[in-house]
Amino acid sequence: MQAVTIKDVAALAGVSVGTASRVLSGNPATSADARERVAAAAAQLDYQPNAQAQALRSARSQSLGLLVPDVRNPFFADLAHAAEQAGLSAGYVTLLGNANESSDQQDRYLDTLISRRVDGVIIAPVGGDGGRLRALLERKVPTVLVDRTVPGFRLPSVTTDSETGIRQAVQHLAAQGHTRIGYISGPQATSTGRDRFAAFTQAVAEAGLSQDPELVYFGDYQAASGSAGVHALLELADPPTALLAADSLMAVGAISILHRRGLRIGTDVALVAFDDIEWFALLDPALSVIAHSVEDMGRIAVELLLQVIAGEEPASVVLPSELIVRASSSLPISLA
Amino acid sequence: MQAVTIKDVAALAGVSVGTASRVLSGNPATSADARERVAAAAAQLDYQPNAQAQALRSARSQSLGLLVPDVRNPFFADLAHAAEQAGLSAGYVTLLGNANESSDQQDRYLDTLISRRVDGVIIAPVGGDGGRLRALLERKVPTVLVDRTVPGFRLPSVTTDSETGIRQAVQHLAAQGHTRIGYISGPQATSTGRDRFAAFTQAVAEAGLSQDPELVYFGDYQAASGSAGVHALLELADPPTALLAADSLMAVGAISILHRRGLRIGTDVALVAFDDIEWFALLDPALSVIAHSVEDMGRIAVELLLQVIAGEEPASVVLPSELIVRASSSLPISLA
DNA sequence: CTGAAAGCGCTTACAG
DNA sequence: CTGAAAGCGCTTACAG
Repeated sequence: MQAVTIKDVAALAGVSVGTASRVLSGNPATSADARERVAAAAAQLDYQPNAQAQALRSARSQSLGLLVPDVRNPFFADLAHAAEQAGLSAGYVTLLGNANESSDQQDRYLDTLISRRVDGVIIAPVGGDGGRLRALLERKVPTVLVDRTVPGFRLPSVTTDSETGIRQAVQHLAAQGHTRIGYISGPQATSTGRDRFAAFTQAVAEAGLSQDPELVYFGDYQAASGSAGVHALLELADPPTALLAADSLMAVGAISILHRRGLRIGTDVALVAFDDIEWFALLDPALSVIAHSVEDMGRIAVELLLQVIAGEEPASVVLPSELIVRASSSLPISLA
Repeated sequence: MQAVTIKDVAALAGVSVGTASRVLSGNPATSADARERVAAAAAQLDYQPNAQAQALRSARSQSLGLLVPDVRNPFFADLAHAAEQAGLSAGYVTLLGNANESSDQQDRYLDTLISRRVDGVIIAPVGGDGGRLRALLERKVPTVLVDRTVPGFRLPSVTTDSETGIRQAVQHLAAQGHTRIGYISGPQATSTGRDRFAAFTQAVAEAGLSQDPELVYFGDYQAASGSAGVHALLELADPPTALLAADSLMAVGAISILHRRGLRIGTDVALVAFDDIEWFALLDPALSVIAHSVEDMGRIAVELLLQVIAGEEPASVVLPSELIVRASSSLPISLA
């Protein structure tokens, strides 16, 4: 409407629209004179190109979609931050979508991203089947999975090798004398839920600890399920002396209920959480964690996506995880 | 290119592109027969309209821009979540921009939002002058300020009445016997930094407590400055016995350094933080906070923005704040 | 109720 | 190096 268009810039500079476009896009086939006058006109009018028109014409939107299960989860907030910064420095704007832990909302966002014609999508998928993920692939939209994978979708991914950290945690707890470790698992509909559960099962077996299936509670990566898990595990006839929570939100729920029950973490019960959140080090006692680098994950996901956009077929990346021992798990059980 | 367009849908349905468009947009001037055939064709082809073409033609992008200082700050992550959900239910997609506490990056994002022709912008501004905010207004882009205002910009806003909560906190601390309260302030370049500082100054005077200017440390709302603030305040010849931090991240920095110095929060020194973060209740001792509703803030900001988009001139909204006393500040100083 | 046509703001071969 | 023109995928008066 009253917005400044390239036509206004061209008119003020006294050149054709085509020439104005060439100057503005840095096309070398321009004269010094044209460059100067167009630049001056654009500056004078404070011209901002219509990104929609550019995208429609050039079939490139210079935007990426990032779909996370929950932005309020600090892990995904950090992931969003890392990916957004990496995208920005490559000239891409990031459209952040929040599935809000709902497959339906994820599917709606996927359709939105298709409609917006984003140049690529990074997704930490919610739900067991891919849902509308398939529509993305049918349209050959460059896509990279992050944190989680989905069976049946052969896509580049950036994930964490949860196994190493979990084995370290189990061995560490065994060394403190714990024989019954309660495990608050992620949902088995997610790859991380399955992988971490399998790693826990195997580590417990290797360490010769109790494989009592009652020691496993299946949560949903939300705080409330961490509370419920602690509740259930402590009600067992033979309750665990140590707890391992498969993500930070469930650990938060666990801590909350342990406090309410008057149990001292690190003394009455040991606790280790997957995900290294800044705040965990501030708790009293400080929380032992299985750390993995969310900054690397976000940055590398963007790198892989840019490679896919460039027509390459990058290999998936698996990042390491590592136990960080703090006071919540460092007391031998005999002293507890 | 190989994407399905409305032309394909029209061809398959055996109608003109115009009729297909009318059916797809719910225009009542269509026959039952046309509606049926176009709907079937669209479903069969899994047609997703090109949002760029729609926006270019209709001058409405059905997208909102949300610019926050830092997504990793839980307050703004929650704000983003609330605004995004509210926008979504009104049919808008939210483009989340992260200024990363930099005016320059904020300005770049503002230009991007202009280029993308978002239908409106919600911004928690970084920096003292508006920067490119003025460009937004010159283009008459509907804009709402959230959390913070900027002098000289008459825009609808949703902010917190920090004064009530801060006065409650100061009175509460005075009632426990504290006479020297250390204040870790937000930057004076932000409206919240100024408002909260002014509220603190006044409350301290009203309560008859020490107005020693050395008791105020000016931070930048980041964790590191909270640490630095505690450090500076405790090095005073006559150090404070209670601390009030003007946001959650500075409180986190404060807690970290208090732990490192071996000081017991709530016993050796009282601590109250502005912003009610879920985690604060889990600390041991639980942290007293000045709470305000970030959900309301995000939701109302979207409501106001939709009103501005509709051509109305909504009044600004000021939300309440309130002290929540927990263990970190509940011990009388005589017992400490 | 429907089709043909113009046009949103750009970019990009095509001549010259 | 430059201009004129076509066209990206839609929507919307305009006739009929």
